[in-house]
Amino acid sequence: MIQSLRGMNDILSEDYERFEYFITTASTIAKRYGFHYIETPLLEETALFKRSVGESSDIVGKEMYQFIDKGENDVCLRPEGTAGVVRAFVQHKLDKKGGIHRFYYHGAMFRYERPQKGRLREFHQFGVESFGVDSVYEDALMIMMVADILKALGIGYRLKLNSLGDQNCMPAYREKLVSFVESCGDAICGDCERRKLTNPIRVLDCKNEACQSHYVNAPKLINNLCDGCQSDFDTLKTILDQHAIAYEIDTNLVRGLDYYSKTAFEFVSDNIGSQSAIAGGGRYDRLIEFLDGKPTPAVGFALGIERLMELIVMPESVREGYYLGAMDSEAIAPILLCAEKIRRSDKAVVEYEARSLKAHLKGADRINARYCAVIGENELAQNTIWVKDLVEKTESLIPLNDFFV
RNA sequence: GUGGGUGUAGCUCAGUCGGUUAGAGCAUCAGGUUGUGGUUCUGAGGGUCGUGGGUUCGAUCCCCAUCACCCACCCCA
Repeated sequence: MIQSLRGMNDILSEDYERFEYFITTASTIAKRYGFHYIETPLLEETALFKRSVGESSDIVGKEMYQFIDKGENDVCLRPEGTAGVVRAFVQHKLDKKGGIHRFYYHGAMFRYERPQKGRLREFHQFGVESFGVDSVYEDALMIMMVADILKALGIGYRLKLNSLGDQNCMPAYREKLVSFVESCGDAICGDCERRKLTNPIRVLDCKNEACQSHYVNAPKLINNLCDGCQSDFDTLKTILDQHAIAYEIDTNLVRGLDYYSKTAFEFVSDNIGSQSAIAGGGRYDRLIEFLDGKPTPAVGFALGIERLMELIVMPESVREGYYLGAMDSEAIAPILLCAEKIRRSDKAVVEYEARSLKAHLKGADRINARYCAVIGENELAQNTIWVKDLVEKTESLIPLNDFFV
């Protein structure tokens, strides 16, 4: 038997209902906030992700589905959505056009990781990117949108908030932190040694208790923000307060992708295991110029659909459409004609085997149909169809000529 | 990539200290006298016991490998 690749799942009917419900709900909300759909390719030039996500990150360093295609191009399956959208933004010269551009997208992302609950090799994200808005109100808008989507889906969460600073304060802080870590000497673990070089802020949330004991007095980024970043961060907190969105400041929150600056946020759930981040995002004002565009402020977020799936509270399913069956093999032909008429305006599912009425009622039940319509000997003789409303429990005999005219 | 666990019917799981026809519940299908479901009773079908090797007279059970899933690390959505 040929199986799907490791960490790559099929999404079958029941799950797909949730999936589709999520997409519809999230898309509706994104549109209400003034965002437009954008579709970008699943395959992109590898250089795009190396430049945007950053070579030091794990996702570029070891998790990309990268290969040389038949035209000798170094390509890879997208590991995240932002880079492609920014590439499209620059390629279509929207940076030069100026103004505000707001996009949302959803689709598959690929990361060659060891699969685990809430972590797949092919997974789906819903994301949003906003270009051209410098104001921290747009950062707040992002958070409010995620909160709206999660609320609509009945999902509880905790919101973690941090500011990563900008090019004025971040490099200085980074240096300060690195020298602090170096002052700890050999007392820190191997992971921290590595992080010190790749992503120093990560050392702060090292799980190693010995490391943690050394870090209690480490400098915190939140205390080293420049005036601009500090005032934006304060404004953001005020806006969230005004909109009654609860948050906790997490000074160790670091987005894993290199392009983030200033606002960083993460929505986490305590009900889905260790892969608890259900949405993450932040500001990335430098990314457009990294990708050869005209400097343009930008913010965005992405939601992990699979991680959300089991948390979604679905609306109660309602019976809909028709189930049609024959109790006599001669009745199958008229049943099919009826189905054709119904399908012009409603859903119709036909059973092709002649069966007992009881069997048909069960069949109608199983597919959650509103009506069970049956033709048997009696109906054949009278040229009628017997229809039972499975909700109201009423039944009627309808002349075939009057049925769905 | 590291460490640990699991893999028996469509689903959830028993079981065999290695021995002949591998079980249950749910689901499916069929019946319970003439055509009424989601809530009854009876019966039936359905498994090369993840896959490939090895040990053995004999393996679903023991050993090795492999694949997949689960949990944690790591990373992140």
